[in-house]
Amino acid sequence: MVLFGKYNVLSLQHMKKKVRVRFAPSPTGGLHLGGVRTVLYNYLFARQNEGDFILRVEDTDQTRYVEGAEKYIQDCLQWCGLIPDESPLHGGPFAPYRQSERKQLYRQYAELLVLQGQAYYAFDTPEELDEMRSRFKTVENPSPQYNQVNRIKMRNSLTLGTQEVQTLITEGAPYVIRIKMPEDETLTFTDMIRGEISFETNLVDDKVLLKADGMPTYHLAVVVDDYLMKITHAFRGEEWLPSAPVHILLWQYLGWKGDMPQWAHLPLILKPDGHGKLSKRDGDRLGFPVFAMNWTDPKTGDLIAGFRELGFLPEAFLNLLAVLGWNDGTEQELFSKDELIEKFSIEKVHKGGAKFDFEKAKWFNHEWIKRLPATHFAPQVKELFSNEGITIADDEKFISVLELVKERCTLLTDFVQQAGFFFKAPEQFDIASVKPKWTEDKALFFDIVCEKLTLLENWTTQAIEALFKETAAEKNIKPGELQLPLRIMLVGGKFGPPVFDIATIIGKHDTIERIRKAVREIG
RNA sequence: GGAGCGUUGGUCAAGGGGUUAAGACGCCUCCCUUUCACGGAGGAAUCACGGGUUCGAUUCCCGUACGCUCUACCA
Repeated sequence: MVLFGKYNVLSLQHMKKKVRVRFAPSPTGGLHLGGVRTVLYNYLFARQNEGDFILRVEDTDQTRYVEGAEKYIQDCLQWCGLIPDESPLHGGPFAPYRQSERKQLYRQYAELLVLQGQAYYAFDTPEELDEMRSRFKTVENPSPQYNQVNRIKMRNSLTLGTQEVQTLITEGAPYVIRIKMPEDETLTFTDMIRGEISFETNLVDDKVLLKADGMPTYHLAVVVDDYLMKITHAFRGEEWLPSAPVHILLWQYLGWKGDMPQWAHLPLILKPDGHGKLSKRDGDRLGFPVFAMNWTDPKTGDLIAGFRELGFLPEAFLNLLAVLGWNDGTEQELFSKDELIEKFSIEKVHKGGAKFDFEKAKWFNHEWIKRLPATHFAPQVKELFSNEGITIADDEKFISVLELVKERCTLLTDFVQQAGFFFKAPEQFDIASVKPKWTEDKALFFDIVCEKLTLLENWTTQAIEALFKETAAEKNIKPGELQLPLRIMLVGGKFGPPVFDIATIIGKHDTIERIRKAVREIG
């Protein structure tokens, strides 16, 4: 099995390395909204401070390693524009980044802590731990911890004789190294968002630092790596707050207190219905994506939808994420990446979690489609078109059509319906909307219109409209009753820009052909 | 159960001892438009509860309730 390592993904050229932040997405597959937002806030902070930005993908749990997750995360962040395309994946000043290659490093520090009496060996098997938990379990205390009270009842280097410990180790008995939480101390630290936070050490348990397989837990790895990689700021999700005292203590024990990064614990993104952290399952259940890009779980084959494939613009995606839990104090809601770099401040990030609202997310996308020039997203729309079997021969026409219809498109995928008929005649007509009011007179009207159009030399919106209305007057039919049928003949349904504009763009030949075909079908 | 963190309309939120408590999404009505949108005008809807401090509390303090996270040899 390949170990999923840590990577120094980017070093921006302009950076002066005053500040170094790091982000560690979970490698268990996918990259959810909260993850991207954490990277975004890290990124903005780093850019503001001309700092370095280390992206580390961690996995200390080999059983959860997912093939392809590394590449996927890189792709997502590239799509979002948070890492440059040419960013090096390996190398950098803090190599090695692969966890397996750093294995001895972590052990060395764990052993040091044991030597200093701040950690200890524990030989308890998983079964013994289970047994302890069920033995001490009461109604008041449903989850007994391996802590100051219970550790004296367990098999560890605190309760066993030195000789016995030595024997067990030389015999190869599996063991872990646990931190020894001190008694009656108050651990305090300052969070950039929440201010001062404190914990009583008596209430924190003796977390495992080094696992029986020799790999570190997150607690050890994050402290050792942040120190060695000279991280100055660490932003992570609020779910890490309860384990912060362990990390603070480790920084102290290892003698690195002065180099400890500044912390910011970000609020969680919550489910729109009910409560709780937004999870990947919620996407399916509620009908919206929770990942940046499509993710196929290689183990189960399940596809989890992404914002990109659904038709979101990276600009909109970043924007909506940025303001979900942050606001600059003004009424502004639309921010470009550059504006965010200018205006973002970690202190103004909210303390409380925010429920995700997909309707608002779509609104952001709509706004970005409207404000960006069509050239910006034309390539992706073109791809969408070719998937639908529509090929674009004339790029200039394509761009102007996209420009014409973009205000009607909330998602990039909407362009297929809103603009497809400019390039390909509709295969089906919404006949039901025409038929009830269809008459012989109307059929005749369209025949005459076609004949007149054939002779029309000046193919402009005004000329077509004038011809259409004159003919209607001659036949004594209200133009209003004819416009909807004409629209349906040309586009297939009740949508699209003004109908005479459409006729102008699709041209004389196609206009006449579509009308004739539709008249035949209706009649 | 314990610990930590949180709580302004349905949602995102501004504000912060005296305000008609911004704005946005969504919803509703109207205008524009003989399609759908865009745009414009308007509407309904909010400071979790109880105490204190204060002339005055949505704002400060304390409780309570509720919610969330953690409580793994996962991160």
